Amino acid sequence: MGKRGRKKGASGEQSRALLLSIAAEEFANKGYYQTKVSTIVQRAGVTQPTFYLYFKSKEAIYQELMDSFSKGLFDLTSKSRLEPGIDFNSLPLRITKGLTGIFTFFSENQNVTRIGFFNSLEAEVIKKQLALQIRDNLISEVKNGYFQTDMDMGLIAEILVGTIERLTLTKLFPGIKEPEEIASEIVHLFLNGMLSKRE
Amino acid sequence: MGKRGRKKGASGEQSRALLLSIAAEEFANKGYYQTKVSTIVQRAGVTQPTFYLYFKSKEAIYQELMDSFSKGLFDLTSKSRLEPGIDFNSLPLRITKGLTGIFTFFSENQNVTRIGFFNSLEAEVIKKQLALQIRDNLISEVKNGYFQTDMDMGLIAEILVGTIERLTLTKLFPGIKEPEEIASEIVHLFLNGMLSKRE
Amino acid sequence: MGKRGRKKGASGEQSRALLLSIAAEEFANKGYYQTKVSTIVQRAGVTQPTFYLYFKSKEAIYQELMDSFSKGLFDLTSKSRLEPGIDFNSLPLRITKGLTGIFTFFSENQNVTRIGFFNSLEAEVIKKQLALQIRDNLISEVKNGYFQTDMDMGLIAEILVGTIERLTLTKLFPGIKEPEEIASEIVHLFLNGMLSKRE
Amino acid sequence: MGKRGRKKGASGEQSRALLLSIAAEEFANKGYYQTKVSTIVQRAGVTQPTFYLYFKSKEAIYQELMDSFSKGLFDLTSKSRLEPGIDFNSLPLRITKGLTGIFTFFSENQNVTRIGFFNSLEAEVIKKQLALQIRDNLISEVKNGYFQTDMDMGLIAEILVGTIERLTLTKLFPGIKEPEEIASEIVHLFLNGMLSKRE
DNA sequence: TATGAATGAGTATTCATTCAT
DNA sequence: GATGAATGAATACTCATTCAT
Repeated sequence: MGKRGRKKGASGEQSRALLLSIAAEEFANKGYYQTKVSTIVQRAGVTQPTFYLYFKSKEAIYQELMDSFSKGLFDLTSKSRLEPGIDFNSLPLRITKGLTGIFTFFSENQNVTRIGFFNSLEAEVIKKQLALQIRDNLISEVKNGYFQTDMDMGLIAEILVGTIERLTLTKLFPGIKEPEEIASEIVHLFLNGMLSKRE
Repeated sequence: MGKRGRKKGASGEQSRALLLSIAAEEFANKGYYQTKVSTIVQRAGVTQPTFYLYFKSKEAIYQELMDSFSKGLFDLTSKSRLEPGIDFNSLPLRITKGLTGIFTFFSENQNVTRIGFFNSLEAEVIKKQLALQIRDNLISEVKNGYFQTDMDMGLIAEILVGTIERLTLTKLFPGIKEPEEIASEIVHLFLNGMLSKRE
Repeated sequence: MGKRGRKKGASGEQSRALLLSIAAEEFANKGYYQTKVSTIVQRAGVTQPTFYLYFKSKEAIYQELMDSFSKGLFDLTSKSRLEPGIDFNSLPLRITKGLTGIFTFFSENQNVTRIGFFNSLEAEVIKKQLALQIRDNLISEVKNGYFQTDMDMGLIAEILVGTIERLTLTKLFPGIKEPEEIASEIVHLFLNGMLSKRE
Repeated sequence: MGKRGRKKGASGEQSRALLLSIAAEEFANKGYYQTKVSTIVQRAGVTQPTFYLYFKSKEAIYQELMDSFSKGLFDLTSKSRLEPGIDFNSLPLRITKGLTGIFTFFSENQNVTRIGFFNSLEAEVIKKQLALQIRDNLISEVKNGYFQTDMDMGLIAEILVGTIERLTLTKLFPGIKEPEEIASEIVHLFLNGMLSKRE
């Protein structure tokens, strides 16, 4: 399948993918400015010009990783919209599933999530979008009468984003809790609140 | 003969404070690596050696800003510990006050908060500390019977930190909401949950 | 297509060697602190980054030159140890040869000798080593009965080092005397002394 | 005697002398380029402008120290010229005394000797002068018939300078030998040579 | 597809020196 | 006689990027 005599048997695509994956790791661990092209190529076993064969610049490869995260997240949230007219009791489960999807995606794409959701300046934009999407979902639930009507759904959406952000970093990435676990605890808290129920 | 308007002979403390404040702004807006010593001194109207007269290095001035934030936050949270034995109905108010304190501090120290709570690597450490302190508070409330006992207070503490983080950035800093407002909405949500009350 | 005259793509080894040789000259003439990397690269017709392509730092290239001198001198003195059991009359000639070797080496490596034997702090260490080696040689001659036994051979070794040092600088480097000449005059003086022989 | 209210009771001359002495120490230990004006004044307990009150520049204070050494050595060697017509047997003693004078001077002025005889570029000039003076002495001895006539007295003078240099550094300064001791060993060696006397 | 060799442009830091008081 | 405050001028070193092959 491959051609004879290629160094390390790498097809172009392979080199490209390798660089991309190493870059993701570096960017995720060290951030944009601390990541050096020289380190990436060294780890990939190629030379600097090779890097520029596949990527226009350091910024370009960073963008590519960002976009990949951004697109993945968008695809995910697009299809997780709560469908109306479903009965009240299944609501928690449906929300839990949506959140679980997000956490699973983050968990399976740690490096790229670190870059796109935590380290980059553009992370702000992405979080903003996510918050908007969540807010829209919430509002439609309100219309269906699930939630209290006197709450600022934009605010709650932001709170959810902050929640996702923080728990991803402190519980999910370190492997302390599983996606489903985190999701259901969030849902429980947000739906019922913390107060002990008294007669 | 007065103290005003001198260039030469300006009180050293003044120059130092000026540099510190400009640096805070630069670091807050551009992050550590994009902030240039040359820019700071230019904006302060002094030369580079003057910078090194007051700060050992770029990193040192950054640390000083970080420490100032860190100390401010610590002082604040130290004294806001909920006191036991207070009646149930005042609980929301007391929590609200604690949160308001934090948001007010953040609001009055935007630049330094951006640095110490959002941009720096050490931000993680600070958030971790904050989460711990919140968790301790929550646990003592649990003992007093205020809250449900089946919840993971470490997790809720992290959620609160994420909440604070996110709302600071999206509601407080842009001036969309006031500290008290944000605090009370958070408390309302976390205590009661979102579900519409049905008999 | 040949190797000559290329600017771009010149063999890296060539660039490296050129920098090394120019650096030797600069260090020898101006000392460590007065030697500027910028001057070295300028004279070599390359840019500063090229310098750092081949040498880790200014200090590193200096060390390399030092080591090269140090090693050369060590190799030389290692094999010039006087062999025992040779007859008395050939002693002067053998010593002369040893000294001639040193002077020849110094003469053929002026710059690097200036650095390693005269200008650097490490020069002291190297001279110390040389003195020790000379002392050992002298002591074995004493055992063979060649020399007077009431002399402090450590002291004489140091005197010889001082002698070598001074004559290298004042007679050898300026081209006033040849290695052999200097060596034999030293031997004559040290063996016989200055007093006119009187019956 | 002094005026009231002077800081640390230092008269100008005292400050000057203090700076001079500390500078001597610094220059002697670290060399010209590694010695910082800021360190000197710090150790002297004064500010940088004070330094410039007494010395035109860093180079000027260095020169002053050099000159002091230079003059001291010159005064010494001026009067130590061997007088003619003295009997043959006292020659060794007279030479020994001359050398002892030099070593004593060096020993009593270590810092300034390090500067003027070892570290500075001008050291070469001074050594050259010393060698000339020694050569003149030797030549007049030759005329008196003390020494062998077939020797290059310029060369021997340089050898003596090298000897003085080396023994000062390795035996005198570390306190291993006393001035007289060193001097007499030198004289013994140079007058009689090393060969064991055989019938 | 890949590389050996080189560079443009920047960037923190240092140090001797000097006003104005 | 002395200082608080400031600076002009350098200098080593780094990094993304690009030819020519």
